[in-house]
Amino acid sequence: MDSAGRGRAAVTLKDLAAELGIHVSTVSRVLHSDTDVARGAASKETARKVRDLAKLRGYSPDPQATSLRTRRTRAIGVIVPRLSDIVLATMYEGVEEAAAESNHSTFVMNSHDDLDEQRRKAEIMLARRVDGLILGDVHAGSSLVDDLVKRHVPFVLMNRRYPGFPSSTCDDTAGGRLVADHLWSTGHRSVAIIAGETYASTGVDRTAGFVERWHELGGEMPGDRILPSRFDTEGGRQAGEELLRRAGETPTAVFAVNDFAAIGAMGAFRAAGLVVGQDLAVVGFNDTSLAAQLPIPLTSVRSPMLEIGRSAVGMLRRVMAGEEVASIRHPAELFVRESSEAGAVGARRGLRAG
Amino acid sequence: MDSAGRGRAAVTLKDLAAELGIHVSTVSRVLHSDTDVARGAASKETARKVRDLAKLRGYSPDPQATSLRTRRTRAIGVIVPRLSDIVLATMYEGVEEAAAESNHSTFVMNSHDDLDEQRRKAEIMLARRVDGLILGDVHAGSSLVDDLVKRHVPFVLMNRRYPGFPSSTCDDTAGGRLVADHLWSTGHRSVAIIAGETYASTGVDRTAGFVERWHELGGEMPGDRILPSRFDTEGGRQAGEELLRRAGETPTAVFAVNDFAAIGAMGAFRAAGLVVGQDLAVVGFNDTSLAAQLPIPLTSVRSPMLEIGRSAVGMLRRVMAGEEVASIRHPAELFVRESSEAGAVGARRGLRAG
DNA sequence: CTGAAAGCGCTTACAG
DNA sequence: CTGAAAGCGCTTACAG
Repeated sequence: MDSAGRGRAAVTLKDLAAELGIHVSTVSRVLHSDTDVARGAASKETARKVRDLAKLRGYSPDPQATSLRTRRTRAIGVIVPRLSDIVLATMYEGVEEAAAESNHSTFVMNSHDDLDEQRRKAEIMLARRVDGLILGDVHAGSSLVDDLVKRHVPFVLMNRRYPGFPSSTCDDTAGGRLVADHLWSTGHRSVAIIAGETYASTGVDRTAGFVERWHELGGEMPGDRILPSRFDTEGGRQAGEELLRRAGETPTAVFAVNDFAAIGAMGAFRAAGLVVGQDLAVVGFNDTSLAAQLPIPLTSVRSPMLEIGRSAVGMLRRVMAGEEVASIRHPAELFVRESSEAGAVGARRGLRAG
Repeated sequence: MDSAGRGRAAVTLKDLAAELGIHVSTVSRVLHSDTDVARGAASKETARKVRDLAKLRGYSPDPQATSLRTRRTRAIGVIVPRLSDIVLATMYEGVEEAAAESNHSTFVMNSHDDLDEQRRKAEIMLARRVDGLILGDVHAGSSLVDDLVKRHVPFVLMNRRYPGFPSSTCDDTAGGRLVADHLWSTGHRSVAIIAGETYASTGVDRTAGFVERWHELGGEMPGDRILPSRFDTEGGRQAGEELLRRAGETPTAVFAVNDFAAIGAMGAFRAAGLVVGQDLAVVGFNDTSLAAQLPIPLTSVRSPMLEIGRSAVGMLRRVMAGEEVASIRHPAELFVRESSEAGAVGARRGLRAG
């Protein structure tokens, strides 16, 4: 802990100037010259004295005063559906890290995936005069992004994409294709998808990627095998139950577009007496820390969540600098585990036995 | 979206004053008088005109300028071990809600439970001139809290307590006692505890509460049955494996001081061929959203995480106002589920059969 | 009831 | 190389 003496009043430029008997503008200039020599700002000796004293007194510039002058706050606003979703929390960790590295602070707020709340939280951020916004919760067809553009607010999208705006996401389409390849090659032909919320590009793209590849492989994917769902465990359980309730052949494999939904579905299947990994394959998405540690380890597609958050910051900095930036889709990787290891043969046998 | 015109420059008091042909101080006074009549600030009519125009132009005061004058930022700093821990993320949701209600903004940072990082993050928050700090990651014996007191920084503790400083926590001791009662009354006599990190009061108190009550009931609790652990699934799995590896009688029940550790332990037990809920009872803590939805639903002690976060803000506001505040321990509640339903008789039978 | 001034802490041309 | 001034947007006694 520095001797920053923050008790009542922090050290100011004026304090330093008075103690050295020089003008505050000189102190300011020195502290802003990056070169050691302080070229143009002050004599070498003055510069040294200023820096030494600043350090000794634990000087740290008042960010409010600086902002008022420079009209920039070095603060970034981040809006996510909910931080209690580990996926978004991890992306935010990446945001925090990268923002700190470029000396930016971050405000985060939860929008609970509600359109009104998204707007409300964005307004709060803008009232705080953040320099830019990272939106992790964009909905398909939302008009918020257009309004932000009209108001010249610098922003980027994270986690979910929206055509026409820069975003940092996982390559969800490719991830969906990986799952299709895996299930097809292990012999499955009858599959279902727990597809997530229809307003989220993550679920939509993962589903589309799967279906696209499945068709290329010659598979069939009837529309009623694609179930929209909430993204949490409860949503996965409901979709899993719905799947079992339906007439007709039970699928031998289920692809849930995120790990939490997959876990909920596993619960539903188990409650119905099915053994996941034997009677039925289940695959999730994101490869959260839980997946590998579950009682029945879950096959999942890893999305580089930290990296997605980090890149979002990098992109936002360029947008704030007035540059055009292209969207990034981070590569996805499949991790096969026990929940889908038996393959369709085992699954069929299991179903007959059950 | 208001007509807040944020494009390049936001509307200022000066703009409003100019348009109305009055002085900015009058505008400021009106906008600060809470009563409709603006008693003392301006005539009724002037007040009305000011307010109407402010609304029309979407005026929102510049927080940096306000802070510079008032020397308060209305910003709160929150430090947590990691937001990807759903427990802390949920507490933070409570913090965000309560802070927004009192018109405060919040910065959050992850310290990864590292002492240096805690200090570093606290310094960043203070350099940002937050009005107060909420620490969700205090370590037993940490000197950081003392340093903050010396520097007159208003702060409160959340999640973990530290004797002598105000904290908003779950009544972890009582929670531990609930688990002891439950396991004892279902016939268990041989139990083990996966106790979490020794620097965290949560794990320590939950363990102490359990042991205290266990002794009251006449139970025995050898020291080697208490295993420190990390708080995540991986830590729970390691502790679970360690437990099985040991010589001597395997316990019929295991209390893990948080849900994630419990899930990891369940994985280890299952890998060893044990069926949780039949061969062995497992109990967790926090009752995160996952617990009830797991393939084998997990018995857990519910801690009111949102409320813990909300109270932390209320306490901090009072500390910032110079009041003395007492710590709050929020009541805990036990939810019994399949993971511990069979009781010791079932557990013993299961063990013999296996 | 309203105006005018001072000042929060900083930055940045502009002189000299 | 260094000083002096202006001003970012606001609040708050102080006059009148």
